[in-house]
Amino acid sequence: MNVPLSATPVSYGGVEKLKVWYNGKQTIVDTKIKPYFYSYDDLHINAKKSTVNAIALSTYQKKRFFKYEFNTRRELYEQNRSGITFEGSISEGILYIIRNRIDIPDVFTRFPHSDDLKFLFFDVEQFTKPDKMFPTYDDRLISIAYCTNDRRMKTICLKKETQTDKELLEKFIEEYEKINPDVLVVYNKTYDIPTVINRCIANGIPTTSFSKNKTKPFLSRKNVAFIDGVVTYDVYDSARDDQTLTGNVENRGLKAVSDYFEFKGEREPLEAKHISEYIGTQELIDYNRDDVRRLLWLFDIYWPGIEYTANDLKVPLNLALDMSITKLGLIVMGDEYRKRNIIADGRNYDRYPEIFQRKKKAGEPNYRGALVDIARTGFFTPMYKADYSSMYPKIMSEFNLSPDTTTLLMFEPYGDFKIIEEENAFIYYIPDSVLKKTMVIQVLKKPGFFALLVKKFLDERSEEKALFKKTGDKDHETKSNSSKVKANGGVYGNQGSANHPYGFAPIAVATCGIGRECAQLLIDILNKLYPNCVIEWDTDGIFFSIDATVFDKNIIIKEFNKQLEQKFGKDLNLTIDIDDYDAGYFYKAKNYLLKKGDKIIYHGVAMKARSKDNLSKNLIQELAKAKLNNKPTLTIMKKYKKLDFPLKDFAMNVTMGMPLFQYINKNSLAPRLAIRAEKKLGMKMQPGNQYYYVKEKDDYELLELTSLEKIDKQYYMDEVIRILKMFDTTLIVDDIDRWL
DNA sequence: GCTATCAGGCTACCT
DNA sequence: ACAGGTAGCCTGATAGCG
Repeated sequence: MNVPLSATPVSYGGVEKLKVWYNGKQTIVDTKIKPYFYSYDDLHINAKKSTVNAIALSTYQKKRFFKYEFNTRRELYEQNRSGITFEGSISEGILYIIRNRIDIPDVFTRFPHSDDLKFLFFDVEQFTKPDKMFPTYDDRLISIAYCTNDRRMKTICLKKETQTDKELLEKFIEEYEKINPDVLVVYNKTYDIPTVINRCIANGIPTTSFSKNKTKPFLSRKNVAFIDGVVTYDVYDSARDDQTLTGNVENRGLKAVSDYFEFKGEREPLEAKHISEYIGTQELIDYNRDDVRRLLWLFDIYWPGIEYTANDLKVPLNLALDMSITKLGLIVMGDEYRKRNIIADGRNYDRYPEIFQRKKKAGEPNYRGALVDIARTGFFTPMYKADYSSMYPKIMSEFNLSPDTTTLLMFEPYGDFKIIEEENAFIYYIPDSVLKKTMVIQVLKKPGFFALLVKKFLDERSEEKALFKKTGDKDHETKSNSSKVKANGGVYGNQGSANHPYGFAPIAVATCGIGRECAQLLIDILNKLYPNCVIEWDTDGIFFSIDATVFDKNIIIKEFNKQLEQKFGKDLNLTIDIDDYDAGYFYKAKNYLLKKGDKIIYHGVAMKARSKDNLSKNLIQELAKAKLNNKPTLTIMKKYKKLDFPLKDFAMNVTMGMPLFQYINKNSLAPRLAIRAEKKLGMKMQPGNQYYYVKEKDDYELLELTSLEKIDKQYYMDEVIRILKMFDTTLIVDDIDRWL
């Protein structure tokens, strides 16, 4: 790599420095970048003060700023509460790393981890008490499968009768020290690593061996381990963020995702409930090893992207592993602002109070987004989907939207979309149904730097994509994905963010507004070519159904290109793709089924029903299959008449989304179940916890605390009826009384 | 005291 | 801590009824 393994800010001798790990060594670096913020005002605070002349992002005019520098992040933090300072947040916490990276672009390439990275891939199995759903840190480990770069699989496991995992852990640490890994690779870092550490602590085994400098690993409140000199790659993070899996996998678990990528295992994974029965057997070892093979399989798919990002963005690996849209935006846009001597004088929230500080109800949006609706419901065959490729970033680049070209001139009464061309600018009138006003946005004709940047990323994307198609070389695929993310998330994605210092709201408003016009244009073209053909649309994609014999892709694209130029008064590089499906079943906006070959793709919360009980999910899937294959549904209905299913089929689940204190409504299901699980089952309460529960006659109850007799059958029967109605609105409903 | 309706909170989805 | 948009479930408040 051209970058270090990790870098973290440390206060060292009263000065903020960076602790940098590369090639197995630690070094403390003083980059001379002090934590700082800017202000318009001459503040009388304890800091090094200087004046800076720069372009203010809010007006794009030259302005004099005061710059205040502090010895430590803490000192800055204590002074940075006033709301009249700028860019201070980039010096706080871990973002100080990014402050360094923006101000000194090659700060990290001076410390390249040039040695080969040493990986430790592992997966642990743990005993679960017979009456419990999940193990706790009191339960012994029964098997650890692992390997390093040579991929020779090893396993350490307990004999059935052995009640202590002390020896197992000591052996694992011995192996760990031999490997001396740089990167721990796991699937779900909040389980395996904290479990190993906590089991060591429970056994009185020192945990200092895990780090490269004999310091103890630190477990964060979110149960993530920080180990000096070592970074963690949680492959689950990559799978969770992978858009291409949406609609194609049942869940983001190791098995579902590796199956999707055609992993050929030696065996079907063992079900969790059987793990404890197999202690000390070859079955358990094989199962444990197979999971590590699945882990390696997915690692090979996702790792190149991580390492590429680190090198490409010139950031340490630990930052590439923890990249978010916000941070990506800071880096990608920060580079542009630095080159142009621009200071972000406030967040979007501060610079555009008319958009972000309006009186509105909780949860209401700040401005109007995409066009989403459904025109017709039911079964259609065949099915087509026309969609814009990279619609939002392309609008940004094609319409030249950028902080140096785009100005929110004024608001007018809510009216119609229109464009007025002047000598040096286009004026866009964008009606916004959320703001209930028309926003008048001026865009200069001189090239804007963000528009050029997005164009550069999009061009790279299509070049690399074409090269990948031609050569099959995965490096091109990696680069193509990276460019797409930089255009989509890095630049466009942050423009509408209230809290991002570099976001520029008029770009987001204009992009969405023009996007709505583009979607409507395509809807109108399709409905005009094939009357009443459009079924459902969401943002940039439009489903329509017509007879295959009249479908003509070329006619659609020709008409689209013609009308696009007419509407916007210039030649635009906006393109559409058209996909086809055998059939579709459309229920509500964003909720539908698609059939392609023998595969059914489920879309939307009503169809996926992930949080619902198994009997509902099974019923949905059976009806979906029948509907899309034009098969009768009566026999399916009969199966659900008596609700004669085992207890676990009645269990629903909900995830605790935030810490307890943040719940305004403490009576909502998640906090209620969390409180109960802590009280009755001793489960540690934390966000991300999933609770399985059923409906009893009077209330909801945790699965562990109920029995089949207590189930509220009427509740589940109502659910069955709701699903039956979802799939048919006439026949079944008329029949229901007789059927019941 | 019962039922219907509505708003708000929350989670799970989609682009 | 990228954004907005839709759907569905739940609770508690309120209105209408008798």
